[in-house]
Amino acid sequence: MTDSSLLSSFINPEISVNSGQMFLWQKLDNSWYGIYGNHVLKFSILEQDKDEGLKPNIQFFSFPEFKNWERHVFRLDDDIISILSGFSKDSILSRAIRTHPGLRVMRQEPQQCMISFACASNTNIVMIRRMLSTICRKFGHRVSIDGKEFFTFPSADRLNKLTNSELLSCGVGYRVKTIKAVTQNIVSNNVDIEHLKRAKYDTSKKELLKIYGIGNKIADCILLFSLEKTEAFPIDVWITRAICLYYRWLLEANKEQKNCSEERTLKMEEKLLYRYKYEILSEMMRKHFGKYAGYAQQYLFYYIRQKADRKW
DNA sequence: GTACAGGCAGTAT
DNA sequence: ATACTGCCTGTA
Repeated sequence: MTDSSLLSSFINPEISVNSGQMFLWQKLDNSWYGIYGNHVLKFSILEQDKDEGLKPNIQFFSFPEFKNWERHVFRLDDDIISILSGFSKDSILSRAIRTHPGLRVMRQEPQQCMISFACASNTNIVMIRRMLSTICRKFGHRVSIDGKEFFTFPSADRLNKLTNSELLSCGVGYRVKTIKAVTQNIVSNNVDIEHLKRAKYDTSKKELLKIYGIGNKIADCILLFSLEKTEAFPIDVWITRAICLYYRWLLEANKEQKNCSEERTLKMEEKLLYRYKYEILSEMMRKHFGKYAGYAQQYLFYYIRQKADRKW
């Protein structure tokens, strides 16, 4: 299969982008544009008349040139068919996959990813997008494509040199401390991205947790989206809700649970679960879903948000 | 005005 | 170990 036909069969960019994993992508005039560090990426899906009917023709573009970026960013090196069929015994997940075919985990530029999730605590997707696009507009490079204006993501070095009030003007609030901690760690080589990619999940996670403002959830997002840890399973309030609704039996099977047996309201259950140690829940889910648990997490997240009728 | 939104660190028990 | 609290900012 060619990359292009793989893409059209298995990737629905709208779902991936809307799942909140890609903050700086947008659709303009039937093309998708995204910021990957200092690159602007673009792809367009054109319906093309062929002998045997309509066959989608996908075109990719990047500036500055980033050869075969789609293979890297859409993780075409992953065998998506075998990953998804590995989940077939799980009925909830199978339903989530059936309802939202085309959701994929996408690779992000690591520095951008770390800084993006440094902005992600105690806020929502709309706000995160606003913070990040303001940071780009103020401190990134302007690129003009198709008569449209884009701004690249500033380097850690550039961000590290900004004053606190310059960062505050992007609406990041108290997260300025976390952003600075991240850029500081990157600039001083205290955090070595290539090392974090090579190292095992536990090792890399421990490294990330040393950074001020980076806790369990944010570390797992960074590991999953930019450090090649497909087993990372970030747990936020939505995933907690999903575990509570669909995977309580796992907890009971794990025998750790003594509080959840009686009748309780959903809210009370969530609070109980929330108190659960993050590591216990996360490890339980990683064991259940295996090496590609992160894919499962994305489907579950999108599924439950969709059911809750959240708009983006 | 109040509650809440994809968490985290600091402090007190 | 576990519970509680404050935090920037914007929206409903």
